[in-house]
Amino acid sequence: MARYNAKEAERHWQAEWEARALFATPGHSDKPKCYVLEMFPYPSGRIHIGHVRNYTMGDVIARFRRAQGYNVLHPMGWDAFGLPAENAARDKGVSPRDWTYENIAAMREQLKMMGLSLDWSREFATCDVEYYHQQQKLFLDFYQAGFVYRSEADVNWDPVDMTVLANEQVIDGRGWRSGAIVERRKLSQWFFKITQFADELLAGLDSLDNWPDKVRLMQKNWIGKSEGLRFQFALSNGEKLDVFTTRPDTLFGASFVALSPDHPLTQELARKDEKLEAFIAECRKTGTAEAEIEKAEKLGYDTGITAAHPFDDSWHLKVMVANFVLMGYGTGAIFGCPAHDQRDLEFARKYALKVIAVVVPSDADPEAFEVGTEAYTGPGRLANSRFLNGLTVEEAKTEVAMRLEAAGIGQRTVHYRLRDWLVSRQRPWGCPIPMIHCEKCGVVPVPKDQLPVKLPEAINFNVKGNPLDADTAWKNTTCPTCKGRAVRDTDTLDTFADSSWYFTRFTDPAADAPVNKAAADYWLPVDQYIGGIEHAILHLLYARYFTRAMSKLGMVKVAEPFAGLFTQGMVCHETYMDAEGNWVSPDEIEKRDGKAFFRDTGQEVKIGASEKMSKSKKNVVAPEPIIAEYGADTIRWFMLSDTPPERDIEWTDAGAEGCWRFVQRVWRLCTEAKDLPVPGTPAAADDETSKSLRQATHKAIAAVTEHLEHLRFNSAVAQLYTLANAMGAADQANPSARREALEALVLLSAPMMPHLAESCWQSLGHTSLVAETAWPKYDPALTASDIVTIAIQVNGKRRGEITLAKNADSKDVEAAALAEEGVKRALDGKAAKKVIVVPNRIVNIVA
RNA sequence: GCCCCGGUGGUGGAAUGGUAGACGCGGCGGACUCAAAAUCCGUUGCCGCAAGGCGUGGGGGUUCAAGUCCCUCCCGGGGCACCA
Repeated sequence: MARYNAKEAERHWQAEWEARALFATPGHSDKPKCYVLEMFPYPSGRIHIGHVRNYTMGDVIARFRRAQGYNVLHPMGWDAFGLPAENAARDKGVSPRDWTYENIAAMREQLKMMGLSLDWSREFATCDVEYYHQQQKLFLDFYQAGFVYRSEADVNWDPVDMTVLANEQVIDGRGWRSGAIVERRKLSQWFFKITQFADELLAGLDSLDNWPDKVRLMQKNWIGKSEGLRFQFALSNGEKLDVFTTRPDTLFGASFVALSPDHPLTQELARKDEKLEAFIAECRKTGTAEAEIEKAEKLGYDTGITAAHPFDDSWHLKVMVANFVLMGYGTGAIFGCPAHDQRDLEFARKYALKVIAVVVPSDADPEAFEVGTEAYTGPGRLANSRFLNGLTVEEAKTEVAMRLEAAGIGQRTVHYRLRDWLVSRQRPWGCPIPMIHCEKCGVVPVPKDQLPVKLPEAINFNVKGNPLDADTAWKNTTCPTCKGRAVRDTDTLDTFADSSWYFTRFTDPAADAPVNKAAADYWLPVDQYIGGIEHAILHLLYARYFTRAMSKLGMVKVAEPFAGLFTQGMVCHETYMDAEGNWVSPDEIEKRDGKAFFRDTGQEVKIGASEKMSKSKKNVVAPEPIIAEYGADTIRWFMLSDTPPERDIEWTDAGAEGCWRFVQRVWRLCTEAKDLPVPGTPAAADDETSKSLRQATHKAIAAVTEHLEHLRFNSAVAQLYTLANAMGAADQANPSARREALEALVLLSAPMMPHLAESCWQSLGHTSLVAETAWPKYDPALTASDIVTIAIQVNGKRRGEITLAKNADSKDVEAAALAEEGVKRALDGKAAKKVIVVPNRIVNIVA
């Protein structure tokens, strides 16, 4: 029998699917809808193996749901603006547009080779004029609604990418992409007012039941809500000072007030105080890197000013400048309560300030309780706190807040760690911000009928700074209001804006407004979104924000874009290193007896840990040669086998060969099957072998369905192996049972190996396509056998097993258990004190 | 430091509190073959000839019964971080 020719078959079926337009999704249908989406790729030019894993998972869900009778939307597009195109343009002298579209063309072909059931009719790239045209409209809608503002602010400047970054895009003080140490600069920039929805974005997380807890937690921490009290100190220089605290209950434990080095009052004082100026400079030397902060000593500077305690005018607290107080959080000023805050405690010990314990844990003696080197932050009752004494922490917080509010110097407030989203980028390959700057009229939005603001045809990279800024012909324009001379905003939007609403655009990519509401309301939310964990905060938070903002503007009905989220693990590979310590590519080596050697020289190579594939470690395996050798189904099957989808998977050649063997095995089972009845023939009477094969078939249908519902692809795969094994062992079964088993095997494996399934289906005599065939149903009567094996334990240790009819009477089970040889031996004549019978499962005898 | 998530054979990993190790990879033995590839069959947690004993990171606990629940410690991974 001929081996399965994957290459030929895959080409054939892909053409067949396309000819029948099977995956082009109708806008309307009586079927329930299901929107399946994988995070769209950046068009780098080649798909990598991580894409293969991501898109395979999405495709399995899409095909599975389609077979189950859903109207499935499964689109694909390109996140096509961004720096790599600019770098290529600069290095190779090509246009970023041509470079990007060529890459898209190449990657589209590669994706098509994978046999993904995508609706290519909805494809678009974010650099398409049509897409960014709609995005510019959206920006103006946001602007009109007051969701966008311009502000002069300290910004994060990435000196390598030559652009500003949003807070989320600075990781450990470095640019998320370039890794360069970020500098602070003052610039006038556009912001999305994401903090406006901070509370909603936080509360919305609770409704996202089908998101990983981990991602919800990360977003919660990122939003960083803290409830507290903002209140005023009267200072000895006559000024007022606002501070924020989450612990107003500890106000009587205050022993100092501290200002950030960047606080306006500090700056003002420094103008007349050289030593303070020197101190501020000293503070700035401490970097933002994690390690530095950890080692950094608490430093303070006494301003000589004092602050009056809000509950006692005669109580004066020193006002210090302290290096650990951040201007970016709260008001940039705090009151220090050393007994109940670790940082304040370290500071107080260093500058010999008082440490007064005002919260006493319930198990401690209020008279004797003292704080040593560790601040006490737990619950307890107030002490040394006048009118608060005896109250709990919560009661005291309320009491202080109420009194200060009544006195008109305090207010309960909520603070968020989340900052507004800075979206201006000084880059030429992005969506131009549709704004005009006029000397007379100020900032004027481009009228919608003058959109799109198109990027220039040619971008000249031989200039300093932003090429759009240097392109005077592009930049100079007339003011829409006064018709006088004006200039365009030369910044482009952060590319994260492009990916914040593309999933909505897919619901009708040809709409002449950003959103076709009917289409969006039909399809949204995305039922299953799949992508990498690296987007847990940035992309997913921005997309949630956009959806919420669009929802406020009545463009979409939903507030949350992604009902279900799945974050898949990375693809890893072993690393290899030669004797000189250079990384060695897997292509250069061969393995024997668990050791690795250079293919050329035979010299041994050291095998290192399996790590995320990366160019620098040379442990990259490209998908195309694998598809060329084994076909798409094999690599798809590998990606789903063995490892749970959320974990990192290790690529191994041996594993890939194993998958290839299975492809051939399924093919052989289907093509070598003899004397099968024609499709649709009623079942024959079954003998024992046939019956047990039928049971295996129906168990597999039930189990695979259940596993796929829960995205447990690896377990679904295992069930299919089990069914194939049962097939192999049952060639004595009657033809109708064998046909039933084979058809189930083919249909159940079709979402994972769609081409192979079509070939097998055809060879089983069908003229329809699997892609048009309904998901098989199981007969509950056949998923369980009527004979059960029951284990017998004596004192919790397994001593034997008995085989009985299902649902046998407990008395009979007990009797059979006590009569079992191993059990008798273990009891050694002793009487059973107690016998626990768990029906159809286990018997435990307590002796 | 704080917060998550993990730790199961040689290996990737299964396991509603109820027979630990499904299924895959690898190994071993065999069949077919002049031979090899491919394929098929058997076997494979550890110790032991066997009977049996021991086994899910360590220690303790709850339970008739614990990989699973509770406490505690160790190790690995991830996130956050002078956030007041």
